[in-house]
Amino acid sequence: MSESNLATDFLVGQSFLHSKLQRKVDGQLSVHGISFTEYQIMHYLAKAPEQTMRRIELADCVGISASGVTRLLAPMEKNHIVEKRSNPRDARVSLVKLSEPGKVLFEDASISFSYCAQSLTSALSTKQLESLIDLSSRLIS
Amino acid sequence: MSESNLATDFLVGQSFLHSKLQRKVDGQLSVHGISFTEYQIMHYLAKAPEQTMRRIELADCVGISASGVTRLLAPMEKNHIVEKRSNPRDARVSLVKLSEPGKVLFEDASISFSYCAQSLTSALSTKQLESLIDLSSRLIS
DNA sequence: GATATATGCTTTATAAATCAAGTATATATT
DNA sequence: AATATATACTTGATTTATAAAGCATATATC
Repeated sequence: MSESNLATDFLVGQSFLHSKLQRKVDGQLSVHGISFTEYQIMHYLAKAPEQTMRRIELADCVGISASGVTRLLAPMEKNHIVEKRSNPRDARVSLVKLSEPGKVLFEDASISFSYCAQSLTSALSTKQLESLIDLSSRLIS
Repeated sequence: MSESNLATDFLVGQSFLHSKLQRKVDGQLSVHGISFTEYQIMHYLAKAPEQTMRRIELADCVGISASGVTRLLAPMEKNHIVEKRSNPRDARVSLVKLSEPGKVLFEDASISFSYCAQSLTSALSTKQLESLIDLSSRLIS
């Protein structure tokens, strides 16, 4: 018989929680015509200097592969949400910049996202939420 | 300019954490020829009475759709890891049971999984991990 | 300076999950 | 009892991500 195990239960529970959160967030963002993944792209770009990042950096932040970024950004470029820029110092890299219409879309979607996030975390006090964020962040090696 | 927001940061961070954990776990389980999703299926079945559950129940636990369960279980049935059982009281439902070879595979994989889980959570004390689990569990509505 | 290796990105082929529609059975309503 | 609605699952078409291979460019080593 397999004995109970705290770390195992955490991992399984974490995955369960993620799927629930993912579904709710995707549902809320669908009114803006974007997925959670696309929102995250814009989130990281918006915070970056010049609203510009390298594609591989973006892949790492969002947790998708390099080819995933290519696939995901293609329609976003077509819709002028992001722009492709080249790096004069290194011809291999292509930079991604959040465009002006991209910023507008992001600000709009952020209202829905923030509302959704607050509703999902409403069971916790500010202190508890801070504690949860702190504990979670220590798991990233 | 968009202002900082605790709940938003939590959701984005949660997604980042999940992708990191998912990758590490999948890597560890690949030596057993199974994915994290398949491990979760076995995990819930192993805990269930008679090691048997309804497919829709399984879908909800693992966080995939009903059709996802059908697709995922097909090869597992073929490999005799799970068995299909009918419910005499309701001909609509088909029950899934973890087979004897399935249990063996699960016990084997659990060693890797548990090791992986402990390594991923090693930055936290038992108390901190318990606190993290407790806080996370309150987010499930 | 030539060669080997590493990095950044894209493309092809494939896997994994979804949605929408369909089938079968059960339950509620009249 | 007949009809409508709900539930449990499966199947076909599509989406979304990946891994592996390829191409271009950069960096290190001899």
